[in-house]
Amino acid sequence: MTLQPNIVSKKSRKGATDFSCASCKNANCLIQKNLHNALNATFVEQKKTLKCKKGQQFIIEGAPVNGLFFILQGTVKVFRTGINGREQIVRFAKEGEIIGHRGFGTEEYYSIGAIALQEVVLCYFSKDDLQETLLENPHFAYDMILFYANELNKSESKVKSISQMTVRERVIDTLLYIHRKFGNLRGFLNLPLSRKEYADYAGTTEEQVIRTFSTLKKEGLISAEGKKIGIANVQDLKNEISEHNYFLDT
Amino acid sequence: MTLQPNIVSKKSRKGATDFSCASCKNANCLIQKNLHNALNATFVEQKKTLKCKKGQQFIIEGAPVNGLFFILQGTVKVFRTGINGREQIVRFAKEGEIIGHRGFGTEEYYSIGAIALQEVVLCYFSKDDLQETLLENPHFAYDMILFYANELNKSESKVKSISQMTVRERVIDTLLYIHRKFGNLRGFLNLPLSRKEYADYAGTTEEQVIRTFSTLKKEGLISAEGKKIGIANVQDLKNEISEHNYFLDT
DNA sequence: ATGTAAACATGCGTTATAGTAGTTTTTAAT
DNA sequence: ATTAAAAACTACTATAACGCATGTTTACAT
Repeated sequence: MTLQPNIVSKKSRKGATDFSCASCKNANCLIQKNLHNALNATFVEQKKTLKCKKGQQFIIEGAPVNGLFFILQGTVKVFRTGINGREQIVRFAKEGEIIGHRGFGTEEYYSIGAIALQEVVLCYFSKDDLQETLLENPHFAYDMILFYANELNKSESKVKSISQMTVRERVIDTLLYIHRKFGNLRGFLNLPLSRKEYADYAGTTEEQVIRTFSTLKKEGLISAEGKKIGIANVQDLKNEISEHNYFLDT
Repeated sequence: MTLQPNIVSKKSRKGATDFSCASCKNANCLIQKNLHNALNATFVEQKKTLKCKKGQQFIIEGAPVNGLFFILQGTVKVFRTGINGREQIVRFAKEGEIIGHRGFGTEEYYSIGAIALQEVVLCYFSKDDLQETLLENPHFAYDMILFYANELNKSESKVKSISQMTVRERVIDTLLYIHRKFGNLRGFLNLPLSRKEYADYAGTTEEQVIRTFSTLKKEGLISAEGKKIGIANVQDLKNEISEHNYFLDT
């Protein structure tokens, strides 16, 4: 069974916040990008908007796939559960991004779980509506292909990272990933994560992340006050892992 | 620079083997599947057919992406090069499968290399032809989306494997993967690989694979005469890693 | 303000994995 | 069939990463 978080509105209601695609600010959203592009008007009106509180899980591993989420606001962690309940965080997602696309089509059940890291607003499209629209809109479908190709590339790059990097390098890689994706706020990474979450993303243990942070602090490469992590000099960190990224854009 | 293996024919030539899509036997090929489906006839006639000898590299990491390959015959290993030239084998591919799709669209350069493991025949489609056809054929595009979603799922599953499994488990997982994909021939896995290649796929070292094989042999779980590896009882091996595959189809 | 749980931190013993070196076997070429 | 090269194997050593125990700090609810 899938959780059903609070449904805010099928369409935007009078007086309530406007969640319609037409007024959406997320320029990187694939729906938004294809709105002008003859995207069926009734399709975007079919969407449901949901709110999740911090910590709420809105996709459960193993539950039947019935649709796909787009993040309107907030951040989300996407993970797979391994042996002994050990989490492998697949990625951290922010506004405009798609969640649940892994199981699209072929898979009957979600292969990932998703939890809101902050208060999150989600746009939900049913599988059937989406399929119909994709078959009517080759441009939209093509955009989806590019999106998937990119995701696949990143995922396979991560296989190599986890396989070949040391723990220290993986932790640094994770710090740079968060910095790249969520940026800074007043000198600190703009996404508060626990050491455990860093570990689950980097494929190591909490203690190991703590140890590495301590070392990096002593070396002056980062500053850390609890969950507030500051990167002193991004280039210094990049240098440590540059040898692993021969063919990456950065 | 991309290697240019021997171009056999733009179209099939009189007297030569017929490599046309119309007579292709690969039912799992996405092109083949969509042939009936209004797939532009000139598109499939544009394809080039190439032959590669065993050991020949036909995609080089970092070379500009100019198109996409489909395997007509033979097997291929797809890999990324890491630090110290250490290889991470992304997958082993056989007839009907797509190679080079990771870099499609977004990426300017191939992020993977590909080497023929046996004599291989490839069908080559240019990026431009493919893009045009995808935009004209939503069904084909939709098939591609499903294909990518599936690949992504497998890749992210592998991130978890490498991150959470022990070396022994990863080696067993690799053996089962080869068995699943290439089957048996006279009691042995129908794809001869070196210990080094097993290691590069499993994310470990050659010695570690050798040690693990030795142990598995003593335990009667596999038989190994050089490159000929036989799995005594598939279920016994599956049992060892079953706990890691809660939400997988098998 | 106070108590309680969660998160963070550190030291230390243990284990899994990797690296080195030297030997044997297999493969493939002449 | 002979030989050279590559691959497979084994034992030993080194080390990175992990798990555990224990203490400290921080966050948050009452």
